[in-house]
Parts: sequence; C-alpha cells; structure tokens
Amino acid sequence: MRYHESVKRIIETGINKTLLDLSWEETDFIVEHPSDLSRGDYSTNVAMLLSKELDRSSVDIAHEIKDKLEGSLEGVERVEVAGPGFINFYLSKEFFGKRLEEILGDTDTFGRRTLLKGEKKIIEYTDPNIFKEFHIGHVMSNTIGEAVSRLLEWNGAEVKRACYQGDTGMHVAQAMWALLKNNSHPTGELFKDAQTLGNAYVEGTKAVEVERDDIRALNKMIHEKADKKVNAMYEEWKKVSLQYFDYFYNILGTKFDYFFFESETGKVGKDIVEKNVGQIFEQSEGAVVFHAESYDPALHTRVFINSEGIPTYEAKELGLAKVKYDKYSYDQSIVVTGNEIKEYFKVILAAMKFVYPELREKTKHLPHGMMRLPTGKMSSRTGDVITANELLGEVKKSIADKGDTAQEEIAVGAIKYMILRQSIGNDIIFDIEKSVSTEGDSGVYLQYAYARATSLVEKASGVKVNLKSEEDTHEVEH
RNA sequence: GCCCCCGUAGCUCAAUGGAUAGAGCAGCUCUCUUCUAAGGAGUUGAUGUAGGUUCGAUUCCUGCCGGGGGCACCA
Repeated sequence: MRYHESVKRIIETGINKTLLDLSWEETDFIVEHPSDLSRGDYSTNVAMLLSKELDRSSVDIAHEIKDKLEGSLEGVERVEVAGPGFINFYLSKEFFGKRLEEILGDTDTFGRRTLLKGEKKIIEYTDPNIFKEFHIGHVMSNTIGEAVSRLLEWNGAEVKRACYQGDTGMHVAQAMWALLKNNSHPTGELFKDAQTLGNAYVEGTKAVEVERDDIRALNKMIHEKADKKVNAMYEEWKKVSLQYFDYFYNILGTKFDYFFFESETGKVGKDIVEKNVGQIFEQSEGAVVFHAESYDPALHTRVFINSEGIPTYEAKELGLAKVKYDKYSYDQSIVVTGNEIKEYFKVILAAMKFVYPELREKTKHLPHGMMRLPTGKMSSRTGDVITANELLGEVKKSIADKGDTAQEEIAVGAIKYMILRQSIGNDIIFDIEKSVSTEGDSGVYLQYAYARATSLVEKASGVKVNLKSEEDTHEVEH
C-alpha cells in the first residue's frame, strides 16, 4: 500500500476508535482533502453529524475528539477545530518529504491505482453511421470514450474498446438512395470519396420526405441483400468509409479491440424480440413494440421491429448486448452516446430487464452533450453537420506553424481538452480561439506545462527532498 | 400536453449536503528608457424566480420563468 493512502486510513481509524472510546454511535462521516489548504490536508465533518444525535454543540464535540486524537496519529502534525465544527488535520513535513521521494523514484506508475483490478469492462463509443462523413459528434463520443477507457485502465481494470458501426437501417438507405441516383463510385482518393459520401447522406436525408416509400423499399432491399447491383455499390462504399474512419481513429489515438456492426446485431435482436412477442413485446399496427409506460410512467412505447419485419435500433441494441457478452464476458458494459437517445435508451434498458436481466445490471449508458460552435464562426461545407476534417483543419490553421505533425498533435490535444474540461452530459460551445490559447484553460497550455514539467522531473531525478516550511508543503501539494 | 436534462461573474466552465461559491478569458489599476509587454503584480464581478426540508442548500423537494432533447415504425 502507498504511504499517502495509509494516512487517510490512519485518520479514519483514529476517529472510529475515538467514537468507540467515548461510546458514541458510528456515523457515516467523511475524511476529505479540502481544496483550500489552510483548512488542513485532511478534514472531517464527524462532529457536525454527531451534534444532532448527542444534542450538543458540534464545536464542543469537535474539541473533544481533537483532544483524543492529537499526537496519536502517525504523519499528522497538528489537529485543529474550525468553523461550525470541522476537524482539520495537518500533515507533517516528513510525510511530504517521503512522499515526494516515492514519486520521484516511480514516475511511470505515479497515480495508478488497483481499485478496479480484475474488473472486465467494455466501453463502446464513437459509433459512427458509416454512410455519413465522420463529424464532430463522433469526435466528441470518441474523445469521451477513450478518456473513460484510459481512466478505467489506470485504475486497474481490464478494458476492451468497442466501436459499433451503423451499416444498415434507414440512415444507410438514405445515403445509398442518393449514391444510386447519381451513380457515384469511389475514386480512390480518400478525402474526395468521404466528401461524396457525406454529400449523398445529406441529399438522401433531404429527399426522405418526398421519397419516403422509395427509400424504405431500398432499406428492405439492402437488409435482405436482394439486388446484386445495390449490393455491389453498398460494399464498395462501405469499404471506403471504413478506411476513412480508420484514418481518424488513428489521428485521435484510439485503437479498438472490437468492431460490431448493426448488420450482425440486427439478426440477434430480431430473434430475441420475436421469441418474446406476447409476453414482453406486442404486435401493434403491423409492428412489434414494447409498451414501456406500463412498467414506468416516465417511459414510452417504442417500435422494436417495424412493419416490414426489419429490426430497429432498439432491437439491434438488445442484440448488441448479447453479441458483446458472447465475445467478452464483461462485468460492466458502458455505452457512450449522444444525449438525444437518452430516453430511448431507458426504454431499451427496461426491455433488457426482461430479456437479459443479468446483462441489464451490467449495462451503463453514458450520454454526452452536443458540440456546437459560436454562431457564424464556421459554416460547414455540407450545410448540416461540421465534419471532423473541417474542425481539425480550422484548429490547425489557428496554431502557429510548427510543422505538420506537431501541428496536428497540438490541434488534437486542443480539441480533446475542450471536450474533456467540462462535465460529460452538457453541450459544449467550441471556441477555436480559446481552444488554442497559449494561456489559461486550454489543451495547448496543458501540453506546454507538461513538456516543461517532464523536463524538470528529468533534471530532478536522484534529488534528496528537504522541505523547510509549511509553505513548501503547500507548493508541493499544488 | 406529457417525460427527461440544463439555468452559477460580461464570456466559457468548477464546486461527494458543509467552512469566505472557485478557475480561465475579458475588464479595471499598477508595472518596460537591459535581454519574450504575446510578460509580471494586484483587483472588480455570480447561484433564473418563489417557497419548503436541513444545524447548514449551487446541490434535495414543489411551483413558476427561460433554453435544449424526447414522446410508434430514423439513429
């Protein structure tokens, strides 16, 4: 066990022992590290919690506990009572000295934990529709999913990265409709082809109101692989698109362990839904639906198999849970998606509770917000979405010339940091200027600070630590 | 209409029910006649609204106002 982990435990044990000595009841007190260091290196609220039960002033209780504890805790130099009854603990200089030497001697694994050792996690993220150009929503999902994966790994978990790619469904049919109409074929130039695909998606989406029946028929045709010409075009564009996505996964620094496709989960999902029609799912207007509201009034009915016998996203998602588990027997499955499917996902989880109760318990949905740009800053070529390529290009342009490779790395860092600097569920206003600022809260600043710190650590290896004052220890903690 | 999420400083964001609500930009005040003033040192400034629970509420509950998402064959 690490030295610093033990200090917190020593304090906790000390408090528990004191409560026992004074024959006071156990409570769920916390020992925390206050953000303001003048309030000690550790702090506890135990006295305030006891105040009500004992019907005594929390400050008096705090003093009583303080008197018992002071001088008896290893590594703790001073104990104080403050404010409404907080007990603050100040650690000794010797502690910080030892701890610093420990860190310097072990810079590679500093910060690693074993909290999740033995846990098997699978994280699904990015999840692009492959008949659409890679856009900023994918960048956001990818950044968050990759960060979560690394955090879990850092805490000792075994992590598998999964990407679930949409290769069937109405969205695909829309793009295919336009590609067929224009008789478009890949040219072999990756960026140009990606653009063609992106444009086809936009065109198809716009056409869907007028050409709904045609596109639905095409969807069925693709689903059943009924037409040779359609199959051929589908395959050639799918290949191109996957290449393009690989290119971006590489730039973003993600390496997936598994790729799942809607075309494979659809079949599994449809089977399981059909097997449960009459019990969990119901026939309704030619489709198979799940009436989630009869279990929870906050939920609503959703279609799992449409009236043409094609599984929808909902059924595919059920199938995916099983396909994933068959591949990797996870303890937890985390699904990173945009906020807009939050409500659907609740319905899916409600259905999963009946179909795969044990998998439902292991599944966690992690929805994130949208990335938006300040108005008018950047218009997308395609009109509707801003592509990853456009965003990366714009950010790169705003960085001082440092050579293409460095510039790209800095740009990726700037984008990722803007996404990760705030809480996951909220939308992000992406300000290019701010993202590449050389001062303040930006990825560029962070990378620069890291580079300098690394160089300092290199120079400092082997140094003996000798802290002279409390101000020194505060510097160290910061 | 119903269901979810969100409203914190001029802007973009923090704050496991705790102490004086923190940062970064921007602003303001100082600071260069010798090397990076694209710098340094200070400083102003906020919990949408009305209640409730609590020793204590940005945090939990209710109403209202404002923004976003969802509500049957798209994902």
